[in-house]
Amino acid sequence: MKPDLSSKQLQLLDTAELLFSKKGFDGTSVRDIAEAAGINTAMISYYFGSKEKLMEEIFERKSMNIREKVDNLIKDETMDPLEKMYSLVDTYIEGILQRKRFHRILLCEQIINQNPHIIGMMEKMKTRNSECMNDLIRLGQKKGMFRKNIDIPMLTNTLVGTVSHTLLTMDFYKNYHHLESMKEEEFERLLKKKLSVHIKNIYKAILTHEL
Amino acid sequence: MKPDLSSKQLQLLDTAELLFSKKGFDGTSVRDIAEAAGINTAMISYYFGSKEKLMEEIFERKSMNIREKVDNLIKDETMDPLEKMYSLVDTYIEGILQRKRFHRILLCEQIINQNPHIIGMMEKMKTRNSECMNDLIRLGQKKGMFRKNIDIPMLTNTLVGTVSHTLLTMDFYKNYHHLESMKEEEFERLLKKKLSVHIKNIYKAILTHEL
Amino acid sequence: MKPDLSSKQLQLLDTAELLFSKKGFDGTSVRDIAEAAGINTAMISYYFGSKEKLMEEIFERKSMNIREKVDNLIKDETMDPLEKMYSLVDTYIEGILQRKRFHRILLCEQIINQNPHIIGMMEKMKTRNSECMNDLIRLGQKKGMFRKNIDIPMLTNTLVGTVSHTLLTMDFYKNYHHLESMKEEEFERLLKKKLSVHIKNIYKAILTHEL
Amino acid sequence: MKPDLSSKQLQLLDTAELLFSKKGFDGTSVRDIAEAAGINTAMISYYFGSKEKLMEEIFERKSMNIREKVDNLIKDETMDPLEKMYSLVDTYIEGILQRKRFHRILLCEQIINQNPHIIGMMEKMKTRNSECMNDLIRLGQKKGMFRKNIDIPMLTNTLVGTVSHTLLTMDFYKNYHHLESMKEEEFERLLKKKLSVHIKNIYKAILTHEL
DNA sequence: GATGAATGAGGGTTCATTCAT
DNA sequence: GATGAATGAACCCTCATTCAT
Repeated sequence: MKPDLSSKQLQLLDTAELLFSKKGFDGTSVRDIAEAAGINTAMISYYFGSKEKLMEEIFERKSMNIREKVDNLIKDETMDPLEKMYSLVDTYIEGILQRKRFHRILLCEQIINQNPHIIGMMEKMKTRNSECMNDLIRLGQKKGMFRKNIDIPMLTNTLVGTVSHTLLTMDFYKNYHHLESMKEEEFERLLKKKLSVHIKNIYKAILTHEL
Repeated sequence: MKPDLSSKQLQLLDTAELLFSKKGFDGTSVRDIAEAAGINTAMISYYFGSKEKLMEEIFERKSMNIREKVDNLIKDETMDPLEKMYSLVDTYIEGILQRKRFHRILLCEQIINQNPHIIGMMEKMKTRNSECMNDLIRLGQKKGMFRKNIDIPMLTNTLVGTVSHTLLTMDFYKNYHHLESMKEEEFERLLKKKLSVHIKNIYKAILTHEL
Repeated sequence: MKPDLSSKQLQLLDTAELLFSKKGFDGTSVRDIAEAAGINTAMISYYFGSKEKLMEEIFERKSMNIREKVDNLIKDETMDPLEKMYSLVDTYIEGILQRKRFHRILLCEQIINQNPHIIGMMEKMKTRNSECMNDLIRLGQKKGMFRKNIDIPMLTNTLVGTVSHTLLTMDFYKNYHHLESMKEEEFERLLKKKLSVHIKNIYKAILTHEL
Repeated sequence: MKPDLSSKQLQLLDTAELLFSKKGFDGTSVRDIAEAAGINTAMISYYFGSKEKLMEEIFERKSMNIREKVDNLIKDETMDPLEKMYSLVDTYIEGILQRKRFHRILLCEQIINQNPHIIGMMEKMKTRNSECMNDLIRLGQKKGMFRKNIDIPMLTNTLVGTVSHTLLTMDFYKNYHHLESMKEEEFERLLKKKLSVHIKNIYKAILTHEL
């Protein structure tokens, strides 16, 4: 494991994540980051080696891993497969909305992918998450509760895509429902709830025989 | 209307769109664009005024407008509301996949939005598309075919989000289904078909009373 | 003699003179001039050969030549030497204030002199004017009206320097005497009168034995 | 007060002042300055922020302030008003000739004034110097030694204008008096003496009742 | 370990001029 | 004769990084 980072380094990571999420990697200069963090510009190269490695460190620390969660779900004998899938859906929604800034960066980097190390991490993440989804759906199919012939990646795309696009259009959504005065926190809870119900409805419809 | 652009200008726009979609706006230098297009660096400022205005011109020309399409759908008396919605879904899928490069740029710019002119265009587009979706769903509700209490923006998020995320993970999808040898064109047709069926299923489930 | 210039060329010269006098030669681009004159940018090179030659043409046309005036003064038998000198002083004041824009350019170019052709013209002008001044003063000395041992260049410096510096600080002078409401034309007449009296007083004091 | 500048920064300022005085602000590129100073081009922005701010720094450091000098003159009880004025004249001559390069820049910038900060500094300087001149002349008038009805700005114009124009035509003056072989230093001493006598004569004539 | 100074490369843009028509 | 298109050079400035301390 990596050595623990100092508080200064952590603050630097946080500041960088914020700026990258607002202005993109190329649109953010190390000067911007250093100034916003109140430290010397040279520290970024000094602490992380380079601007690129700083980004990698952010990915290293913020990438979501659902493997353990899914393993526990599979072992769990108190929930039926649909309930397990619902739980995974909530985990995704929760995970993305809690890492809003990082997820915005991730969205950009999936397009502007130049750094091989980061490409690798994203590839690995996709594969891992895909396997998890597979495992959970195969389980439901084995138990006869889920339909056969499910296009699993497409189903994942709807989950991640809906949450991502909601993340991109949050402000619009807020205005649409005239919730401008609602507090940020409360709005986010509302959003989670709405997303949760919405996507679970979709999953139930697609996965079970009731379609 | 704007004066028509020369073929050189059009080629420049195309080259820029390609590079922006691969490396992002900030990651692409005017020298990159000029070299790739085989023209003089100064031509970009000469033709478009600035790198930013070049980007704006791309937005101006590639932004999708579904208003007319939706108006025609509403007037059409041969289709029922669900069929009309299906048609709109296909229009979206078609529209996004036909403008893959622009849509990737759009995704990034929704996050890294610094240019007020482009922010404005995106805002207007969201509003317009939202209105279109509204009109079509209200119609179905009036005819008693669609449920009340539909969170329309959320439904749009699923449509656009699913297509967008499919666009971002196309290669992964190809590998997952072992379609590496399939020709690009054919694969894209397949993707469109899959997306179409998948999203229509979702829309049917969410919109109609059969849920 | 040079061939006469077309009205377009003359307008171009005038526009250029105005801009050069406000922003300097290097601070004025051919685009600036062409736009201000409402003609095509390429015309400047086309008409004059280059931006430098355009400047030379301005010098060619606006440089003040007092030779003829002085010759007539010398021949004149109705004025005494001091009156003649007074007349020359007025000619200078008149000449500079009537060519305000050109004289401002001239002041700059005496410092930032890179163009050999223009340096040559300025040198010739200084020599010629100096000879004129000499001729007139020698005349007064011969007639016993002017003192010997007059530092003629220094006297010229006071004449030209005072008028030039007044030109540079016109606005300040206007404010100082609270003449902000005075019309431009009237103010200029006032300025000429003040300068005339002031410098004639100085010349009388320096030239004649009354000191 | 500003933090003291390093010797490199001072050398840069000096080099810049030299080049600006020979080729003007717009005619001098930051590359020119950096090369002449033997430093990296980026250092100019690094040290001063921009080429414009470098110019402002030169103005900040070289602008002449005669306030203190004049205050001391006013308090002095050993000199009569004319002697005080003579002293001020010498201070001006000395100040300008010692800052030959800066004064040439100043002359240009009074015409080509685009930078608001520098315009402000020049305006302030004019006002301050005008007040000083006022104070000293009022004193002489109060003591009955100077005439009433003196156009003070015009008198200042003669002082500054004569010195400035002498500065612009130094070389011509040298040739006129056949002093080509004279050493630079000695010539300058001569010039100062000539200017001093010349302008004092003028001031005496204009200020006192002997006219 | 930490930092201000300094760097070479490259950023977008504007320049005066020339070319093809 | 006159012009819009096009050019290569140069503009000032910012970049991420390294160096000396």
